[in-house]
Amino acid sequence: MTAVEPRFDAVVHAPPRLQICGLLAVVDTMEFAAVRDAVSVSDSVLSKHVKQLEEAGYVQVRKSTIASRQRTSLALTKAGRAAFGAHVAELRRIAGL
Amino acid sequence: MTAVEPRFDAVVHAPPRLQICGLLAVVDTMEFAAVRDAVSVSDSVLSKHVKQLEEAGYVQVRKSTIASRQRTSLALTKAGRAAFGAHVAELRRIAGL
DNA sequence: GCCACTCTTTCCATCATGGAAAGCAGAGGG
DNA sequence: CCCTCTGCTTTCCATGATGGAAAGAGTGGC
Repeated sequence: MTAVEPRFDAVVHAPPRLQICGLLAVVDTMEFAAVRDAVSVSDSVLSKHVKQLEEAGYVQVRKSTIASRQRTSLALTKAGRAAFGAHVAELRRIAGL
Repeated sequence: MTAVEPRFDAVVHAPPRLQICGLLAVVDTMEFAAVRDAVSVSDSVLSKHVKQLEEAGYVQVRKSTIASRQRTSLALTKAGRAAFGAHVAELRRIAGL
């Protein structure tokens, strides 16, 4: 009775993306700038990683204009949450926990 | 009071090497062929990854001739065990556990 | 000397990744 | 209406990682 089926996911495994997913798994929604700062990467790099996560169907990108400021918020999709959970389960399996 | 200081380690993080370390962390010593089969990689690929782990000082390679057969056994060094533990701690931190 | 068994190393092509810089769209100021 | 600023996005480019195939090397057996 495994809670989640362990499954290695290369898209999630890459360091920057693993961090991004880890953050989003906890907060549900986070702004682009906040993630960029938390992960310590440049705008371009974050943008590219987010794009990969988005194309994998793991992250949803919502753009809105609030107080005349552009704001991009990120959130894990249901699939993203599942993939992250499965990947973490796999890491746990590998780590022997 | 952290048991182990979380520390991301790129050498350990790469999928094949993470598996190798995970195996060795549990069994202490394992033969080349057994690791190769467990990780499902070719001889050349395993050899190259082991070499990287060895150069990082994480794995000790011992060659012996037993029953007229060459046998290479692998084991984590103390540093390897520490690096693996620290990396796993970091993964746990990222995963929010 | 020749062969088999076990890794090792070389060669090669591909892919991932990051940094810098140019590009773009929307909002506000002049 | 043009210019600028903000906030990402995309392009360009160089580097490093990685895997597969094949050749190579060391050791013992025949």
